[in-house]
Amino acid sequence: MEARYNFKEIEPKWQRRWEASDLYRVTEDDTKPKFYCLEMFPYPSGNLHMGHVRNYSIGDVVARFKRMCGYNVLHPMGWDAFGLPAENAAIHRGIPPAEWTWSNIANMRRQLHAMGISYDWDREVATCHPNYYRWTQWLFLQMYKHGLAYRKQAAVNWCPSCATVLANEQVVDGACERCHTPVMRKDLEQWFFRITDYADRLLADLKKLPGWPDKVKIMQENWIGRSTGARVVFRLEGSDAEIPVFTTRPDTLYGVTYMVLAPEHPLVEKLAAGTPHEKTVAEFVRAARYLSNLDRTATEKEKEGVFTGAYAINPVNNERVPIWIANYVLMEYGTGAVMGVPAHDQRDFEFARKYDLPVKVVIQPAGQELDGATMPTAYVEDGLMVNSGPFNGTPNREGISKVTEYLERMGKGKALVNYRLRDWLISRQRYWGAPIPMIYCDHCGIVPVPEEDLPVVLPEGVEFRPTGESPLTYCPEFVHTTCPRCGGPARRETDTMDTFVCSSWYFLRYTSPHSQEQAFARDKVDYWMNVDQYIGGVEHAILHLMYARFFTKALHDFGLVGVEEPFQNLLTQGMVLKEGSKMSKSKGNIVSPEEIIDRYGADTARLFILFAAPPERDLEWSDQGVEGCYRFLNRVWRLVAAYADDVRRADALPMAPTKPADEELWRLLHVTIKKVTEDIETRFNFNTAISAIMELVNGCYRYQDGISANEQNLPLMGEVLRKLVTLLAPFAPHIAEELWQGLGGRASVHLERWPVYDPEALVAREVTLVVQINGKVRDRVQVPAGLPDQEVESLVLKRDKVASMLAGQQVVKVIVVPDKLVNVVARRAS
RNA sequence: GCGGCAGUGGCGGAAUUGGCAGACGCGCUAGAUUCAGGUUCUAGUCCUGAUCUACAGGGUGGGGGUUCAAGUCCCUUCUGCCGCACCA
Repeated sequence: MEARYNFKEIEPKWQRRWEASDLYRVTEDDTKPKFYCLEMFPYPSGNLHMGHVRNYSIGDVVARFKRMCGYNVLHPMGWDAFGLPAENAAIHRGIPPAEWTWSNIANMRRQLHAMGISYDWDREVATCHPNYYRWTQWLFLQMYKHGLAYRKQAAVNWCPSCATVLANEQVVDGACERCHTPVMRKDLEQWFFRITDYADRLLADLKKLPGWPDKVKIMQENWIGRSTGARVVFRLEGSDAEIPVFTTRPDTLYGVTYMVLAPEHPLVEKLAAGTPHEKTVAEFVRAARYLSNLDRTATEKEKEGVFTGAYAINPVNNERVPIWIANYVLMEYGTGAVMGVPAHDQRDFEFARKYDLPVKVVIQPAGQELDGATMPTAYVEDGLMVNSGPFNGTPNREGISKVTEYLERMGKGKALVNYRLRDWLISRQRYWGAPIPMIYCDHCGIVPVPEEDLPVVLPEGVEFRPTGESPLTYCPEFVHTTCPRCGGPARRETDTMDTFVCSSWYFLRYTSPHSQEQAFARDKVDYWMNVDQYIGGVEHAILHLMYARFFTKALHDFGLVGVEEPFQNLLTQGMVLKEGSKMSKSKGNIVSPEEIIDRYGADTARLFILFAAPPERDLEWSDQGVEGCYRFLNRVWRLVAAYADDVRRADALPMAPTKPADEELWRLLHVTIKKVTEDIETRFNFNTAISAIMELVNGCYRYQDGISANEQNLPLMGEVLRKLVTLLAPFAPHIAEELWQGLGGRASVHLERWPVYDPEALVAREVTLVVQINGKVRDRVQVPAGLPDQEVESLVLKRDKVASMLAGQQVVKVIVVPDKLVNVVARRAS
């Protein structure tokens, strides 16, 4: 073996050999349990960043570990390759999006190779390849066929800066998530996926995911936002028009003293028409329309409203209630109309006090008399119903269902579950995405592209203009087509799909990536799904993970897949920080993975990023920490190099530990195997697994220093070093492979079985007991392991030191924690 | 405001089931090797005090409690980060 650790030579060498021998290629194999290990595929921005390095290093440890444990491991990689940056490159630098994307992919693929990640590259997919997006389009058609894709005109979020429509989910604090420009509203015909049909199942099935972090499940739960209540139909006074409202508190229906509509509510215009209020109402509506959601919904914003002059009739008591419009009511949620119960809702209360609307108490707490005129806040707790006609005296909790039933009998309402979740808007006025496979014919209307005509290929050489419309609009050879139904002239849909559509099914494509006949082969999906371990950033906790779950459920219902959830276990990794904040160009605190690999090697980079923090936590980048890991690998190298020749020759000799030092080393090895195995398998605590390996290395050096060379047990050392290298293999695969060969290994270390610890070897012959007196450590004593409590007690009490400290005191009791600790509880003798 | 997570040496972090707080690594100090530096090796490194070899006291954001024993459990409070936010 070389005396020096030369990563520059060994890393590329082993990458080439692994590749040449198809070491990581997999096929279905019923003789082994399968394991699908998946990391979120990257957007090909051009270069790997440290977040990628972290994500893929974690995934690679899991994949390699499971492989060594005897699993048939699917570990694929691909590219989430559609998206806006490619178009920006085209606009700003004149590079066609496809060319820009493919060259980025080539570079990042090279970087991933240089990291030595154990992917089955044969299964690589790119969402921008026609062989892939053809099936994205096909899946869109399945959605359409099953009524889950539909088109509607709607007020959509419009980012004036990006000149595009955004999904509700992509609006952050009322601003574009990408450029932070306040979002405006604009009406367009758009395609939607009916994800709301799955709201209840997406919510309920979170319970079937014990392997997901609670944090993510709670975020999804809040996002779906289920609330139960009732739809109550008010009538517009002097008209047949009905105004339905949604309420979670039908028990307070008798306490309604006003009603509020959203400014966009379709009735608003009619209500005030021809009344003295017309002008103020129109002005209020216009102001609200110009305000973005950010301003509309800011908490500090005062609730503001105007009276329309119209009245509604309360269905249960026929009371006239004034109809207002106000900025705090949202058209998108519920029915866009709210009943105002100021006595029992704090927000309504504030609004009523501001505009001098009556406050009518209908829930009375026990032993307390509320007065609507003087109460300082709304009463939102439970109580008995009062002023509520036939329901007087009913506990309000019961009242909820009783009032609802009453409304149902009268035909004036019904029980209803409402969700915050909205349908998924997938249309994008963009070029670089999967074209929506639809055709518009003047005779036949909306006609889906026949499946056999897929893919609808993105034309090349299009023009990019800074308008809100898709560049495809200016591409006549794309737009003009014939109607598949009547053969007449027709136009293609020029919008493309949200890239989240492409990434909602890629994990299925990996199971049969080359299929020309289908999106994925059912038998392969049945073999590989679910993903056993999914790993990625927590920033995808809501959107991507929700959409992928929705797709899986929909495809299940179409009979295309057997599973209802895609990801069995989820690990959300923390961010990589430098100087306490996220690495970014603007802060100038970026550390380039490629430079680190060039300087220290991939093994060092991987080891550091796994060692510096547990995966779920944020990780502070430290150049000195990297040095430390590099030093450690050098230390391992020197250790193995020192013994490699002797160990190879000593192979045949017996290795029974004889001397105490032998036993100690043997025991340390098995303690380490246990620790590393459990840390990887049950906790993903790679940092402590690595520190355990470091301790084993320290132990080997102790052994080497402690015993003269001719007394050292070389067969034992050989066994320890082989196991050490095997334990290191998932973390630092190149150096482990090289050292393995140095120790005489013939096949790849990555084909080795994961070491198993011997429980016998863990048992120490002697243990050090900590002796406490009244909870304070006072002494230590060496005793044989497994000594009975009684003997421990008498032995400890006889110790000089203990006896002297107990002088003049009375022993109250002695607590013995076997092989660990003794606590003598003593009191001053009375 | 609601929900979640976290707070431990100079730093990253460890302590998995209530049982020696600070593993492992970084940094720092001293010494050896080399001797130009670096590398490598050895010893030390939570704080305070001392008769500075294993002696005492204190210590996990603050306060209180349970327990023989608390970083860990309970109550309370402060700070930071993340998510959601007028949801009827």
